[in-house]
Amino acid sequence: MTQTNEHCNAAETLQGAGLSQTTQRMAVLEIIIKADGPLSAADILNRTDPKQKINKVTIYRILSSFKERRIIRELPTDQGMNLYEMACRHNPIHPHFYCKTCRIMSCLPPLTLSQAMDWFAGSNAFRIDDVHVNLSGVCRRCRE
Amino acid sequence: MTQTNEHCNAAETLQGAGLSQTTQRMAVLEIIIKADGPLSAADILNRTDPKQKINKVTIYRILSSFKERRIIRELPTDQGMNLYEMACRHNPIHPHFYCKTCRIMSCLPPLTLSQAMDWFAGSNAFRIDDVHVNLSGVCRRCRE
DNA sequence: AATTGGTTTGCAATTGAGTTGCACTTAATG
DNA sequence: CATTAAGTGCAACTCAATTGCAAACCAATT
Repeated sequence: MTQTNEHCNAAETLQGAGLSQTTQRMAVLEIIIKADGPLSAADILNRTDPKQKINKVTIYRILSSFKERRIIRELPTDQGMNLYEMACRHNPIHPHFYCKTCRIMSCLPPLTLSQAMDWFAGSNAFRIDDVHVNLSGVCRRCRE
Repeated sequence: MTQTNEHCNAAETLQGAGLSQTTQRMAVLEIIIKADGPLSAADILNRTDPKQKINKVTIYRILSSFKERRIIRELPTDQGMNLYEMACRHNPIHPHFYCKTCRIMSCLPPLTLSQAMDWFAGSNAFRIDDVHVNLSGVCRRCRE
């Protein structure tokens, strides 16, 4: 499964989120929109125009503001880094598969967990070693 | 939901995994067994006997060998660190809830994802901001 | 056009989780 | 006990991510 973000427009997305259209924000957002899977901050840096290299701090700050405004989703890995993907209406929440060897994270169909597990049990596309399901937010005690 | 590891025995677990029963491995495993939720490496270090502080490198190496032998599961967070929980038969794979404010990860009932979402929609125990589902292992291309 | 003030960016330095190399110590076995 | 491989501690290091601060940019006035 590849991401289906072709419909997302960088300029409109920024405007809709109330963010000004700076060169750097546009560049980062377009890289994420064009990606065929979740990217790390380093991946994004590598894909920026070499003639106008964006500082890595700027990339982290842009990712942070995009995440805050729910333009993108942040996907933690057990390799000590986060990956990012579009969170637009064309790309609903879905499971991912992370290959420990090539370190590429691929998107899976937006099935329920049980459906996904059944599907995988019947396929031999991947060897599944770990399953992580994590919800995050604020617990009742912290909301009071 | 609290972990139900009371039935796990540290010495037996190590023996079953073919690991020798060193003081440090026993201490780390007992801390994880007694925990009421996933712990970070730092959490474990803090809970070791102050009179026999275990080196942090040792803790990382122990966690790594436990993970490799599937004694524990590793749970990535978006805070740049991993948490660990027992992977024994008394503690099957289940979803987690991570509170971004108090930074405590709690275990949820081992429902399917869709059941869990329905359950949460009807409760007001947590405010859910993010849902992550991640499978990891080795993809077909890397297996060849 | 120049001024102002807030936002954004770049750079250098820092933090903190996790790792590595190597010497020392310990546990399992004979 | 004695041997030896396995395990541990310490110091130094790696690398993703963050912080502080100064410079650059941008929009909206005078």
